Parts: sequence; C-alpha cells; structure tokens
Amino acid sequence: MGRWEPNARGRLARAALVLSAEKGYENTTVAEIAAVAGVTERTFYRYFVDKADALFPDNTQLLTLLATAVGDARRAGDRPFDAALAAVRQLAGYASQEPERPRLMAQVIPTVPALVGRDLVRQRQIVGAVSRALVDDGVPTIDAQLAAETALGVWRVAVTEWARESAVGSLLDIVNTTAAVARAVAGA
Amino acid sequence: MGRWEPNARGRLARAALVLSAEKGYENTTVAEIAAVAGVTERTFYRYFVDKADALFPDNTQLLTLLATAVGDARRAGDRPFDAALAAVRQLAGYASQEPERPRLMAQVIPTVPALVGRDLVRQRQIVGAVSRALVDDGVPTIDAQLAAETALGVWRVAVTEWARESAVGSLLDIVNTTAAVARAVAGA
DNA sequence: TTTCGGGATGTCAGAGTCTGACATCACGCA
DNA sequence: TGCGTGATGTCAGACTCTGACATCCCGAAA
Repeated sequence: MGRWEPNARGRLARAALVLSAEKGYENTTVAEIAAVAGVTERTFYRYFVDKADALFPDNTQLLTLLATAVGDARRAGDRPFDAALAAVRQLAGYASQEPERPRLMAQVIPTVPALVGRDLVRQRQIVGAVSRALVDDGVPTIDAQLAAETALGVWRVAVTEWARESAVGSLLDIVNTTAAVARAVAGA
Repeated sequence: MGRWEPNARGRLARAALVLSAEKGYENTTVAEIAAVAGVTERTFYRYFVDKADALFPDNTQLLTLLATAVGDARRAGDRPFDAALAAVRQLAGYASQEPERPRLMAQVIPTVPALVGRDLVRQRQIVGAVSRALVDDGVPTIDAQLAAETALGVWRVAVTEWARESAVGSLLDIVNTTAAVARAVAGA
C-alpha cells in the first residue's frame, strides 16, 4: 500500500459501473470516472486498457473456478450437460456475491454495441473454459461444446429474467427454473 | 450523381480493408482511408458510424437472402440442419462474389479485439436470421437454434481453412467438405 | 537516523476518433 | 436565368488513449 487510498482499481471499476448505469456509458467520460474514484485520468489507464475494460473485470480466476466446478460435478457422476449447469450455478453464486453488478451490467450493455461485442467475447471465453473442462474429463468434443453452449444459453436467459425488476427469487432459483424449462423443451 | 466520382462509399470501404490488411487496422487512420478514397475524413463519417463500420458492410440484404435460402431448402424437403447448411452455401456464394474480401477480413479481424467482438455480433445476426427462418417454417425453436448455431460453426471452420494460403479448392467445396466432417462427428 | 531505490501517482503534450455547425459547389428544375 | 437540394469541404472542439518525465512516500539498507 502506498500513501494513497488503497484499492484504486476497485474504486475505478465501481465508479465506471455506477456512472454508466446512471447517465449512460457514452455520456460518462473517463475523466469523470477517475474524479469519482479520486485519481487522475492517466491513472485510470494504468489499470484498464480502455474505458470498456473497467466494466469487464478480469476473468481468469472465474474461469478456473468454473473448470473446477465442472470437474467436481463429473466426478460426482453428472452427465455433461448437468456438469455444465453446475458451472452455471457456480456463475450464479459468483454473481450473487455482489448482486448489484450483474444487474447494472444487464442494464448498461445492451445500450452500447461495442459492449455487446465485448460481452460476447467474454461469453465465448466461458463457453471455451467449460467445454475444455468437459473434454479434459473424457467427453467428446462436440458433446462438450453443445453442453457448454446450451448451458450458457440457460445462463443468458436466467440473467435477463433476473435483471427485470419484476423478477422474484434469487438468481440461483431462477437459474434452476430456467434449466428445468430448457431440459423439458430439449427433451421433446 | 454529383460532380464527384460516384460510389464514394464503396471506395472508402475498399480503402479501409486494403489499408488495414497492409499495415494493420490500428495503424491505419481514418484520414488515410479518406485520402485514398479521394474524400475528406468528415465524409468518411457520413457513410460509416465509426472506423470499424467500414469493414463490416451492411447486412440486411444478406440476411434476407439467407432466410430465402432456408425457406427454399425447406420447401424442397430438407431437414432443419440441411436447410441451415443451404444458407451457409448461400453465404459461400455471396462471399465468392468478391473473394478477396473475406480472405482479408479473416486476416485482419483476429488482430483486433474490438473487431472480434463486432464479428461475433454479426454472426449472431446471421444465426438469428437462419434460426428465425426455420421457426417460421414450423421447426421447433430449440431445434432451429441448434441447427443454425451448428451450421454457423461449419462456416467458421470452413472460412478459417479457406483463408489459409495453403488451402486449395473453392470456398463452396471447403464448406461441403467441412459440413461432411461435422455430420460424421456429430453422428457418432 | 539518514539515505536511497522503487512503486504508484501526477503532469504535460500530442495523435487519433468522432461530432456539430456552417460554407460551398454543381446539377436539375422552374 | 435563378433557385433549391444533396453531397462534400472546412473548422472547431470534446473525448479517448499513449509516451515521457516529474513527484512523492514507504521501506530497506547503511
């Protein structure tokens, strides 16, 4: 720690998200974000490569978490799709640690094409990690990819539903409900 | 037409692609693109909302073309996945009209994260159009989405292969080969 | 206790992206 | 001949992002 307030990165990320939700991503300048966080615009760019980066925090830790969840589920006897859903539940738990974030994200992202693209890239990383974990466990590649892709579809639908103000229940509940629906539909 | 050379938009798009392939997207300035096209930087922004937009031409015509291809295939008795593949072949024919474009695109896009995201958005539009066309033809939603998603996967693999200099044969041939492989793998 | 290196931040300058406002020019129609 | 219109040019400016250099304080070493 230095002589400054610690966790500048966290304050910047939080300020970026709150301001973007309040007045729109494109109406929020990096200078404002930095000011709210109590640092300089230049310092912002020492923590994030660009403005959008502040909204999409580092993923690597989450990705290994998901891979572990898949491995555990497989060892417990889950079939591929169930194991992929275990990863999605892990995702829900992860998101619930800080419930405001995903809700605000779901509110901000659709309004800015560039953020939509960035989110798609991030989702592909997740699909890739889950799929790879399944393959590492002996699941055929195609099955693994389909399982991961479908599970991520469940996640997308669940988060969308959960982000609606009218939605009731925890994110985990909604994920479970959505997964059940997906299973029923796919089973037909 | 005015007193200027016609088709400023086309010249701008071409210049953007050629320059980006030559010296990299990020090393190419809008001012350069405009200069090569013989117009002003300001005029560039009258045709494209941003720099990346010049590399991703308007889609709507293509999307209806694909939907039509799906409908025709369905009327000819094709099953959903085959109909989706018909759309991909249409895509191949479309791309072959100007063979240099997709090749250069495949060379430029991976080098710039923002372009990757943009390309994913565009692919989702295609998946959506194909999927919707199938649904309109009575295919259950899940089946339609899976068919469209898988067919687009074939397209991605095929274009990647085709973009490699060592690749031989027409794009359409490669698509057919790739589709056969996908079918064999998925059939196991 | 003093000194000094280093990590985090600030300051400054500048290139590049994108936008708004207004001027200009030639073509076609009245 | 004159005028309206659409495409383009010109100009100014806000914002994003980066490189170079200065500054400051903490902690280790003398």
